Amino acid sequence: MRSRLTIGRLAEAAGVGVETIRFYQRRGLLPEPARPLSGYREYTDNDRRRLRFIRRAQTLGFTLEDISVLLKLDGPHTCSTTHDLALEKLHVVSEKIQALVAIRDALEQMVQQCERSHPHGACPMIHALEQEEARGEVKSAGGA
Amino acid sequence: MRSRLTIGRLAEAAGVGVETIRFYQRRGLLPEPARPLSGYREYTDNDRRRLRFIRRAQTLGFTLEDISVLLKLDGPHTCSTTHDLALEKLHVVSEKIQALVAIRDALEQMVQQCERSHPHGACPMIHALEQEEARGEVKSAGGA
DNA sequence: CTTGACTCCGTACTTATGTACGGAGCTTAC
DNA sequence: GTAAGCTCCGTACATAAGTACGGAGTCAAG
Repeated sequence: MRSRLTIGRLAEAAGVGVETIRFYQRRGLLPEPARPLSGYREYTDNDRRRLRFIRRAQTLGFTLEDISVLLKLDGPHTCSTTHDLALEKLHVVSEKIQALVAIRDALEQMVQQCERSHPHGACPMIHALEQEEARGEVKSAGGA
Repeated sequence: MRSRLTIGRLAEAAGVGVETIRFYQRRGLLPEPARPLSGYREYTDNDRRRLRFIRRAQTLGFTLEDISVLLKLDGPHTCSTTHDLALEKLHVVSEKIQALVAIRDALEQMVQQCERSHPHGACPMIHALEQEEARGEVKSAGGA
């Protein structure tokens, strides 16, 4: 059988370093794979999918610890536990979305401010960020 | 003169630790303040504004290094670089939002599925993230 | 079978962002 | 004026997430 899925190939496929995979293994994010012949790790498609999941979740702002929890949600477990964990994550994710939307809006405003010409002095973006609060904390006064 | 703006008061006002301010100083994010009487740092309103800027920029996803750059850009010149940086961050944040919304929806579905009877299978969220790419990378094929 | 590439392992180092420590010297409220 | 509480400093530690090292064993192509 040619081209077993060695650690190097898996790393290559996922765009990470070999050491990273060993690191994830130590952290329990990837299972200890089979080591049939000589002690060389031999991975499966399942490992490949799992690694892809890890990387994608990371780009979404999940920590490795988070991801560890998420991975435990997978599979035919007792659904009540799964349900509770999922619900908890749902809250976390929703909050993250809210925070990011606020950030996005602030950034949009800043970009626009920079795009209108500014009379003379300093960059408006910096000075917008120096203001007391406002901007996203709609606090009753001030329309639209 | 009562109540000079000492490091402790500045820290308190900004909701950070005293050590954090000293740290920012070492990093060059805050200027070395005057030390008139006894070597105690004495801050100004300007420092307060700058510190506020730093903290706000951090919540927008800028690193201290980014912020350092931004601060150097302040003044009557290149707003364009600042603008570009903000725009870049804007893209990153928007993508994160998209991805998180997808996850949130998946989580909601999963929770609902768990609340109805659960057939058997694995977590839909995890499997969504294991997919090759797609989901936000509208690649010509596929409607809606 | 040789040779170069790959893999093994544990440990140590890196970067980013702070926090904590500890023993001095100030300052301020009483 | 005294005691509590701030502030000084440099250094060390913390955490997350890797990255690098180095010497030895293994695999695969010619």
